[in-house]
Amino acid sequence: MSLRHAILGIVSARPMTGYELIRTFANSVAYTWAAGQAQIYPELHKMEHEGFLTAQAASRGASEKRVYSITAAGGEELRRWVEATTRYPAERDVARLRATYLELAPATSRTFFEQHLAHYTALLEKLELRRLSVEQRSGPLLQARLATRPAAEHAAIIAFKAHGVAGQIERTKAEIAWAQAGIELVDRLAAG
Amino acid sequence: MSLRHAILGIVSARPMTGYELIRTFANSVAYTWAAGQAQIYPELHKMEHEGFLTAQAASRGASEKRVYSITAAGGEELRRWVEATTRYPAERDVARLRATYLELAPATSRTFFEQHLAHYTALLEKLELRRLSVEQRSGPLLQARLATRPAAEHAAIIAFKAHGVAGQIERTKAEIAWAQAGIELVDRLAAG
DNA sequence: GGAAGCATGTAAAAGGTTACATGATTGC
DNA sequence: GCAATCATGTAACCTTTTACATGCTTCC
Repeated sequence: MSLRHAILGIVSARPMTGYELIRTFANSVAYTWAAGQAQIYPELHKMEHEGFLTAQAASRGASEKRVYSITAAGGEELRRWVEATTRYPAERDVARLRATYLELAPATSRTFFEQHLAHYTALLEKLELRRLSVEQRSGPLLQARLATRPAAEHAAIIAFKAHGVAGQIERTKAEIAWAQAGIELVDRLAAG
Repeated sequence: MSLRHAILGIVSARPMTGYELIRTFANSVAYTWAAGQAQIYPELHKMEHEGFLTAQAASRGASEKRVYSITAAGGEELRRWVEATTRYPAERDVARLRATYLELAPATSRTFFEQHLAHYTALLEKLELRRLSVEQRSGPLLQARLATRPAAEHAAIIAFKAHGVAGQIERTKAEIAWAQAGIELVDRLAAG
């Protein structure tokens, strides 16, 4: 149940609407914890109901929008969750499972690794940009977060976020290397 | 929906009972596609109903057990799935999400990385054993699989399975390196 | 006037986890 | 006789995905 903690983490930087939150999930957070709008709106309601968020109605022409802020209880819950022990989820890796049975598909085995390579190459590019934006402290959400915290904490905030992205980058590079080695393997097997 | 393909992959090596399948999921397959018994038994019934598996009742003293075999349609479905394009699932990484907010938990941030290290070190050990067992073609299930396929295919079967495990090992090593760098980071921040 | 983006939701289905529940067999 | 292992299942719940649904606002 980390969706709510991902939400708390974002809203702890600054108050925002559900829509803004959804866009944030589609961008920066997407590489760590993906969530779609069908999950986010109901969760916001639940979290408001449980006292982790408060919503203020803001006018938007004729209609209204709801701006969510984190409450003291919400901040407490986020901290409690960060301090708790990680429960590592069971491994579930479709690509690797398919790769295990690639002898059944000699015609498409090379394509499999080419697509794996393409997928993670594209991801790597986005992650490198993200790393830059964290290290340079550009990115409006990070700036908003820093503005709420004392300057003495800034180094740690940046360091942990950059370290997180760095970990994703290394994992992604491992996938790229695996795909490249896979292509070589397929060619070697084809050569006989 | 890869559970059924994981099942088809295992049963394609040799017929077995649900219980044996569950044990296989708890061991070798666990690192690629985890599944518990509450998922497996109902899925077996569904797959039998849909014609991907057939069950023969075998006696077991007073009671009976059901031995599942893969059908032609099941083999075809497995091949079709291996040939199909991978749909990469959305990223969802609890540990990395927590790491992002570690500035909120200065007291436990070192422990977080220590546990990450311990978790992946233990996993690495199991994966290294698994790699050995694949490369040496020990492991009764792999031997059963090889026995069903012509000798000319054996090299490819072993190569793809070993390559899969090698990929998991590299990913795991990346996590270990990340945890070690995290510990150093925490110590550096604490030293000021 | 129309397109892009802002904004908020729901319903149904699929997939996965946790806990409960039962009984036979094998080996000590 | 008892413990471990073999063997099979169900129920409730939680999480996630896919698809549907609606309407306002801003900019061109």
